[in-house]
Amino acid sequence: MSGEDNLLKLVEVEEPEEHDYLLQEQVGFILRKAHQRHVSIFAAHIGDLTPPQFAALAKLRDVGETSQNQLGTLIAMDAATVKGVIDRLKARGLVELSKHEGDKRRLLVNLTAEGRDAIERLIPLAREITRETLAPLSAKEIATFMKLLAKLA
Amino acid sequence: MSGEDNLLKLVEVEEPEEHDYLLQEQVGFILRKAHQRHVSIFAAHIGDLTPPQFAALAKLRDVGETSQNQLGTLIAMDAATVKGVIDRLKARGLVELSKHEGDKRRLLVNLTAEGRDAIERLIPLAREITRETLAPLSAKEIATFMKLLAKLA
DNA sequence: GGAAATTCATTCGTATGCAAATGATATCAA
DNA sequence: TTGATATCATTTGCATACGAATGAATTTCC
Repeated sequence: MSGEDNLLKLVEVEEPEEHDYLLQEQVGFILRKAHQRHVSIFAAHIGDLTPPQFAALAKLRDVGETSQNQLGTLIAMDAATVKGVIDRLKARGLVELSKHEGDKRRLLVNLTAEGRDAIERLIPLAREITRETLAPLSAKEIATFMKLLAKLA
Repeated sequence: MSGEDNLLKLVEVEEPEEHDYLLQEQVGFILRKAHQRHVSIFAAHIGDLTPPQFAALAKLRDVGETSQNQLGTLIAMDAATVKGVIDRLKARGLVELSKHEGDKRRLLVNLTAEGRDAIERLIPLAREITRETLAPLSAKEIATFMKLLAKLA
């Protein structure tokens, strides 16, 4: 467990990491693929809402009325991005907008009754999506993975 | 430290997972954030090329000339998406296109001399990007994480 | 050999995602 | 108080990402 490893180390140390760069072994590439797979699983269960749209509704359910910018911060979305997401949810009657009294810059967002119904209805599906995404891992692996993934995010 | 906890457990066990759905603990959400962080690190090191563009060049370096579709498969990209990526690389003179003799459907893609120079020059930066993305983890954690992430992708 | 199915590439439409610029409003500080 | 800063939201431009439809060429299979 030690002699051979040390020998290898002595040899390899000569040329560190010259020509080999394998794209398919880089975190970024695999991270992108894992994300793709999740989005695909999401779409298979929840066809008429995207993950960002779902995130917005789910977070509004948690925190209630907030400003558009604040909501963006909570769901890790750029101001420009969150605007588009909220616009589409508004067009579908799932959220409603109002002006903040006292601060005329702020645009308040909240769930409509329909939006609240929708998110409550979708949450069980979201649990299943999480389950299916993590299905290749054992319970213990899931715990480990989530801990490490959280460190990276 | 124990009596109260046990009491709480006995109470909570009645309803398993009713109302609590925490977006910020779901794989999909954290996966998206981890991916965002990586793209940001990438942009900080390689400003004039996106991760998908880099992936296309890196893979062409590995496999040499291939069809556009085949390249898309190798770097996990939709036919429509890969077209846009290749178009932009071509506009910058990093790849060149040619017709496949024998199969008139296929569009062959290859690195130009300039493209080859670029990817060779960028690979050291890419190694640094990988390193920085994984910096929050120890060496042992990295090994574990990569193994589990690969299972999910 | 020829119809049916498959593959390759393109195009269109929609939805993130982010940088940068802009305008309106609020806050801070001299 | 007012001038500098900061915050909130919007807009524009560019780059993925993917479903669906289309057309051209190839392969399959009876």
